[in-house]
Amino acid sequence: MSHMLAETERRTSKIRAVDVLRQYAIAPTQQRVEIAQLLLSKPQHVTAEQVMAMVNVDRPRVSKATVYNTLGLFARKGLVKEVIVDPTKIFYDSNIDSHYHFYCITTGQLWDVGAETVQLRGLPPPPEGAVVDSVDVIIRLRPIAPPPETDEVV
Amino acid sequence: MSHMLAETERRTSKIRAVDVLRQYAIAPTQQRVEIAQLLLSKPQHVTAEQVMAMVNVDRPRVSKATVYNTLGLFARKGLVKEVIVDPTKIFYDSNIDSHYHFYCITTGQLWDVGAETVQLRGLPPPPEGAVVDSVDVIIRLRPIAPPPETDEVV
DNA sequence: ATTGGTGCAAAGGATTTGCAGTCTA
DNA sequence: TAGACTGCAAATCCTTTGCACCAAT
Repeated sequence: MSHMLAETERRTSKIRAVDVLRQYAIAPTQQRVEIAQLLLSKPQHVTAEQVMAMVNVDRPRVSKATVYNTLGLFARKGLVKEVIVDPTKIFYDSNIDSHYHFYCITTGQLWDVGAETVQLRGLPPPPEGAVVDSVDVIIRLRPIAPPPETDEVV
Repeated sequence: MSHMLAETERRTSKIRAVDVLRQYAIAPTQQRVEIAQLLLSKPQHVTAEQVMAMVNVDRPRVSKATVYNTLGLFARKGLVKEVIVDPTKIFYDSNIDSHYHFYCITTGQLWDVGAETVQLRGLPPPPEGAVVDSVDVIIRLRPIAPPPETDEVV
């Protein structure tokens, strides 16, 4: 983030963000619009901490509590998708098209894997009384030649 | 846990547990054997909290720190698999055969989905410099006719 | 003796919550 | 003005860590 970009380039327009929030039945408050603009600017995976930092770059705009509450709300409403790959934090994915993920267990990086080319078949039907909410596919990656672990050899 | 079961029925034999630990290059201390016996008794998904409760039913045997350290060690060594489906806790899976999971987002229940019948194809190759560590498939379930949320409408 | 393992309590980190002040319809 | 939202700080919850004691080689 070393260079300045015009607001209109760096972020989704305020108008559009308000519009999208309304579509998802979310009251467009100032803070929610700020966060939505960031998220909707492009497909990305961000943590609450990152949103907190991004939205408050130049000056305080949104408090930590509101960032957490807002991301939770967005996820419940379907504006973004939670990605559960790391037990220590939640990623929020602004790409809500059906897709899967590469996740590097060493660096914590996340990449999208488009669902178009992937064939996932033969899944058993859900247990009685339940319906499928979503299907996650996470391909966990490891760098080649991993650094020697604290594990010993037999 | 209202009925008593003989130790030999409820748990994997101590001999076998020691043996398995050795196979995984884990020094078989008393505490690790206790935990391994529980885990290996059957395919199951347990949290650290549950292990803590199970292993200490009749009398204190293993401390909380040791339960956490031991489960982490077992996972690193490959004796059990961590299942990351809930951002608030880790499940440890004593079934290390290739398989996938149903996860009820309402009740937190986990079921195994055998990998035999599932066809997962067309995955793109991993990014340069990385190799696939594992592939998780999580089918998130929701009870039919979910209870009304605390969400507001515009 | 040395090394590793355990237990306790304290620390840590992400997320949630209580509550008073603020905004908006 | 009422109902909703925000911000701050305190509280929670799961997990990790520091460190002294214990165990096994």
